Amino acid sequence: MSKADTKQRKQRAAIFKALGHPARLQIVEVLRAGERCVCDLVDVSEGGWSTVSRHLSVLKSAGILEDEKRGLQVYYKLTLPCVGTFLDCLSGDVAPKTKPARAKGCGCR
Amino acid sequence: MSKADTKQRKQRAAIFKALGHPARLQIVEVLRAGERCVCDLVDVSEGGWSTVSRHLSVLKSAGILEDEKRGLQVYYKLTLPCVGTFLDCLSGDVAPKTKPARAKGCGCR
DNA sequence: CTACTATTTCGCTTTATTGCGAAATAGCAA
DNA sequence: TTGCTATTTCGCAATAAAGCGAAATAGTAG
Repeated sequence: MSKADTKQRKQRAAIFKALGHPARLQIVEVLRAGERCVCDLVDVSEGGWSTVSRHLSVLKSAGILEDEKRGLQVYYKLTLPCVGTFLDCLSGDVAPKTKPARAKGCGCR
Repeated sequence: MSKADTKQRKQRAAIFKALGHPARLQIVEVLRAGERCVCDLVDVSEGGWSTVSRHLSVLKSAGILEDEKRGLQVYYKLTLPCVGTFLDCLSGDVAPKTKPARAKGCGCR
């Protein structure tokens, strides 16, 4: 296991860690539909401005989001298409509430 | 946003959180090749037995791994195929060190 | 039963993460 | 300039996660 592997693993772990919080996951879900300004995300989320802003910076520094300032507002958007795919994949992998799940398959193997 | 959504999001966040640690990510990478007993994983990992065991229990309770006892040993294996797919997908999405990455595409959109 | 091996659980200290309000910053308008 | 809006940063208290050794548990062998 080279040092490069270790570094890459750390970088990837940061991606997962960033997604490992319900509020941030929700933000990502919203952004799948397209970019949003921070104000929109604050409306959707539970916490206040400072909290949402911090979540966004975590997601951004993990490389999951990108921001762009336009006038007074800052817009965020997803940069890792894989994330959306993975979420869809989980919907097939993780049981739909009561059934054995594996039944439908997620087409992602 | 229903309460069910919130619950599902929390569950998924737990999956991400579990993967959000280099040692656990490494364990998952090893298990992609097939099941392994704890002793093998301890060899591969940095920490001691108790640390590895705790990591395994985190991954298991997130639903990422499954364990099975055989004789004196406990074997763990991956239960979420999506995870492997996602890791491959990231290899395409996240820059191969110096290039703009998006160039090759990961075929996972 | 006793001894031994593989693994987990417990208790603890150290180190992150979270969420919040207050203050700082940046762009726009008057 | 002054003031207003959108957003980020700071400092702090509360909570959670990490790593470790010691003790507990479970299965096997003798």
